[in-house]
Amino acid sequence: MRLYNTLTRKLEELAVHDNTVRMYVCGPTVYDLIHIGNARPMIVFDALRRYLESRGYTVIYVQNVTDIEDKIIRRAQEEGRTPAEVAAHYTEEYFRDLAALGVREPTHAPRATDYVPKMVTFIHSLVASGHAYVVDGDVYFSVRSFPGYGKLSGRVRDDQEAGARVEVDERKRDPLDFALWKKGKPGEPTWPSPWGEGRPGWHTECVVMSRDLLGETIDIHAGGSDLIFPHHENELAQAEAATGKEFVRIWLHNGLLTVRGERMGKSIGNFEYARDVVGRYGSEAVRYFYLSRDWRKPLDFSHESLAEAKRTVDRVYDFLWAAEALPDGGTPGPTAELDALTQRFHDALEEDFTTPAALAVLQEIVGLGHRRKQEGDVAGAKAAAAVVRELGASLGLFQAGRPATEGLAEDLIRLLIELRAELRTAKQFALADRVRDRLGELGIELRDGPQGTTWALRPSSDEEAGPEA
RNA sequence: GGCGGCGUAGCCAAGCGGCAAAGGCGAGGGACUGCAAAUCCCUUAUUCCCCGGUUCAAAUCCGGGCGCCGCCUCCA
Repeated sequence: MRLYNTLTRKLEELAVHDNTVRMYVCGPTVYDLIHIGNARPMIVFDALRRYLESRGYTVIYVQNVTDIEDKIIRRAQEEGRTPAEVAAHYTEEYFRDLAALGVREPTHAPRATDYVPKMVTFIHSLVASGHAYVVDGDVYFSVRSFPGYGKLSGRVRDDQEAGARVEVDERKRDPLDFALWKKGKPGEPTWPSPWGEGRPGWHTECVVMSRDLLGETIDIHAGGSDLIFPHHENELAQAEAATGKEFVRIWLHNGLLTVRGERMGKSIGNFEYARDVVGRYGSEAVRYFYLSRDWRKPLDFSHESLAEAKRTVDRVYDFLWAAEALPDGGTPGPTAELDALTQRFHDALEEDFTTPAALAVLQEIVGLGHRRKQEGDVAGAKAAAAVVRELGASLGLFQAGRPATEGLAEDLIRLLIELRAELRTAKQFALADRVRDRLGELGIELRDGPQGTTWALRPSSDEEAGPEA
């Protein structure tokens, strides 16, 4: 499979030697609920993970939880809680949201606070090797010490007008130097270190966790395109300065979610919480919505688009459930057409994981299935449904069974009672009686009274009498 | 200002040098239906933001415009 590597700006073969893909996807800072834009990398890279697994790879999928960071501290102060409480709360909510989105849990979900000692050791080694320096309890990475700095984001140091929008910290040797360790302020959570009490900077945790759980060189490191600079640039610099080895083989960056062309963001206020959107349209509609657009391109959010995605998903299920409910019939006909479509599906994904093209193929298979069903080719229709199930599974779609009808029964009974009342009004007693008799045969007794009709289950069947353990 | 991306039908969206341009939504016509819904069939871009160029051949490559967006500060 080939994927577009941000570092080289080219499509590159995902070369895996031991059949295991080691991938790391940047996770959330747990200071608030995630919004639907935050969910894009979770869904897209979950789909990639599933697809790789469907192709026979073993995937070790790591996603961190940043549970110590400025925003968490600020939030805690606002709410009068401890940062640890805030982080614990939103971590739990985060995993709740992931589950609601149909995203599988990562193989490992390390917390930054569990890695502080290892980060201290790592930073210490950078100081020892001259890649970092200590200033009054803070530790900075020296970008000048790493000649490759800027290679991921395509930035040359001299191009940068650092300080244009932020005041330059006079203590830094270079404006682009960034904090590896921050000296603790009163009231903030701190950990011990050789440079005094403090806490780690954001850019270090991913490097240390990634190395700890996946090794010095990993296959894929992924995240939103807004993380390319400075976050991933800084990670790369630290990791390669420390080991002298390639940190990441392929960097993947998804496009951002926009609203009327403008980036969805917490600070802009144009966001919707992921759980609200999932609650309204369902997780599969959200997934279909995301996969219907190339993962690298920006995608515009609108309720119309989500509604359309939901309709599309519903119609695929209409076909699946109808085809699967057909009685088994006949021998399956020639599979050439289905085979060709299946091939096209894989071709689309093997070339930069082009999910929109793959979904288009899925639509063609559904159309083919409908046609076969209409022609009376039951086996052909079922074969098409089976392929949709199989290919859908490789992206995390179309695995639901027919919804249970519990709760529907009562509504249907009320509906029949209503219709029967109208029949009685119209003096269509024969039909009205038939409704009552047929319901009676089903164990539902109608009782006409002055206040209208009520009903009761007649405990006649033994399913009700069966002793429950 | 620097770096990167995008511009394909009414809308969404593949295609990235060679079948008069996938797929979905919407719209129109037909089949089916008591009427619908669903489904099926047909139609809906001779053309890919504009202008040049390369080529036997360009939506696809090159140059120049125009428009939109992201990053350069925490951000998926």
